[in-house]
Amino acid sequence: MKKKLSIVDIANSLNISKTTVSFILNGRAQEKRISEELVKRVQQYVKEVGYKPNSLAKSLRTGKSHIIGLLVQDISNHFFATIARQIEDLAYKNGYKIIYSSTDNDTQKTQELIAMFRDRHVDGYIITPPDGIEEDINDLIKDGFPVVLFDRYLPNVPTDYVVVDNLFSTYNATQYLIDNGHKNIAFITYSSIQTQMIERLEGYEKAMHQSKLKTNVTEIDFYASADSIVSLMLEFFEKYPEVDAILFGNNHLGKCGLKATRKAGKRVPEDIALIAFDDYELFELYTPAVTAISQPISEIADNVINLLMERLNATTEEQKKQHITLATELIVRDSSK
Amino acid sequence: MKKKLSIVDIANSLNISKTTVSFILNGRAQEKRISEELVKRVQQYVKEVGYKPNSLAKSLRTGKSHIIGLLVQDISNHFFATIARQIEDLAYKNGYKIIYSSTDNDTQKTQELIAMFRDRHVDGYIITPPDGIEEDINDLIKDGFPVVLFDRYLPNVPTDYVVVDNLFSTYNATQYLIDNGHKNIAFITYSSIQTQMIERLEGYEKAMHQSKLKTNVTEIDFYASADSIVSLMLEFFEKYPEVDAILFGNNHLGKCGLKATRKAGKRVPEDIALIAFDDYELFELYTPAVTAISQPISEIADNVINLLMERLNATTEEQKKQHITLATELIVRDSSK
DNA sequence: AGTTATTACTAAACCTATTTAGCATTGCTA
DNA sequence: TAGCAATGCTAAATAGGTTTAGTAATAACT
Repeated sequence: MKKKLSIVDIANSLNISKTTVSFILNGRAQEKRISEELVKRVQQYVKEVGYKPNSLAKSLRTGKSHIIGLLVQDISNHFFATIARQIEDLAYKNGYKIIYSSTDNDTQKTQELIAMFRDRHVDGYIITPPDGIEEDINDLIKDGFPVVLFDRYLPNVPTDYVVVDNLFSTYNATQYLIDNGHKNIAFITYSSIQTQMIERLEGYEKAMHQSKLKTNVTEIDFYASADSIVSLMLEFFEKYPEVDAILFGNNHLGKCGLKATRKAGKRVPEDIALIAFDDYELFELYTPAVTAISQPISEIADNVINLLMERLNATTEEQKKQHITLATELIVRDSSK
Repeated sequence: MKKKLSIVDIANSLNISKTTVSFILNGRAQEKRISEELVKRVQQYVKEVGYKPNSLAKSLRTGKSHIIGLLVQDISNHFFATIARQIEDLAYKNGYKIIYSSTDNDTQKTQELIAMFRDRHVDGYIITPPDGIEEDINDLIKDGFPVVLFDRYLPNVPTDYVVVDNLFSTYNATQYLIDNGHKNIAFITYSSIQTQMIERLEGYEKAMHQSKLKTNVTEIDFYASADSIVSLMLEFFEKYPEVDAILFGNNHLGKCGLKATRKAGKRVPEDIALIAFDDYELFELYTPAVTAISQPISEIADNVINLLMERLNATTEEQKKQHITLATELIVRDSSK
């Protein structure tokens, strides 16, 4: 293993000071009045021997790591995995690396992860915040770290965020079901105080109220296993045989809903129409295909990274936080009666 | 923003040397004959003020980062996302963090990523290697870094690796189709020189040859888009109307195969039986459900991280590399005629 | 000619830890 | 009571960069 070159080695080889090398490599040659001839000589030599500054040492001194901490709810969930993937690509294009982790919507785990990220001196944070994390995020903001939230936001914490128009999305989807003659429309969601879930519920309720229809909401514990969710849904079918359409609060519930209808031997959409929040290959390929509310994944990732880059490149710490709300698309796949 | 405490602050507050503090915090108090009384006083104070050593400075000095570099082919692919998730959890339990990235099977991108990981002083590597990366991985090994490959391996590079028994898996799946009366069984795969793809092809061929059946192999370019793969498969159906069963080389091809059969109006499994490599919720929920070769995801992640931890904790640099081959499971879902 | 400005660099401090080498003090032996 | 070991701790070097505060040499100005 050949020893790695340090800036001192470079300086010694060229018989100049390491200060000079540092200035040149950091593009401060003009400002520091280093002669063009020397600049060229150094650049040439550095390239020749393939010297790369030790980024740890650099980070230690400058306090900047060029690393972004990404905390998603669950990287094995298709929605988050795809967004993480895009964020990763875009971050790399901007010269940043990503350290990521899954929060599991677990407050304590998230607190520990934030502590670890701080410890690792990440420059900025992208987070899908779980409940109860307000204080920790507030601390980050107070300490001057750029924080961008997505998928949901924290009403009392002044951050940038990127979300979709959840309320309109479920309102629109519910309205679509109503327009197609459905009357007993249920909404199955997680019992959650997170903004996205609350807004989705409100959209459903708004549409139902407008049409003077009775709402039917089932809230499922977030930590329930897929199997127990399916069981719950089977019980639901028994309890409410009159329900002729279900709107699901997210993709995982939609998936469980499909499993349940299949187990119950119900036909989709003849016996029961289904709409899932968040599109999914499964919904497209299912027979017959399932209508879904599709989130603009690329746009979300784009906006998140752009917001963060703006903050990271900003010289002044501007106060105005940006709140971006993107539209979803209702992808109609069955004719839903 | 309250200034972060450094070890000097701790030392000054207690009127002792930072050396002593360092020894105590690193559990070397006994060895260094620090009195128990002082050890307690320091530990108490550190806890009280919540001092955490700066890990950058620590890494700079020790050369250890407690970070693992994880390079998967594509984090948005379900198989890799799930494994990444598990590896992440297990690494955290062992006190390690993960930096991950997707290679896209792109050699140059992977080279750059490895360079970046080296730069960041990661302690060990977990990689699904693309073609042509042999030399870079060899360099890592030569320089003493632990490297664990999974999903595939590099025949001429002496690393630890964790793979599944690809050859037997496709042999067994093909045999299953033959036993169910299929005669015109096609294998649709990627044109790839990677070990896992080669072995899957061999397993198929072995079974076909044993039964004296004619093979029918289609190799698709890895970088083809999903849409063009579907088109190719539709052409395939036209060209080979006699084919009554298809084995797909991986989950993505299986997915595209489903789309194609649906577009072509073929019934599964009446008109054509399908088996996919790699199970998938989609295959389970599809109507009728699709038979699949299921990989033991948890076991793969477990073995990968255990291998790496062994290497990281090893005092001597043992030469014997470990090669772990895990069994897959054929999950029969249709009766396949 | 003496002062000031400009040019082209550099020595030393700094970031925050770990690690090596060593220094007082006390106790014990010869 | 000189010599040596053991005890309990620390100063200084080190990791590899960036940044501050200069310095020496020449040029320009009065």
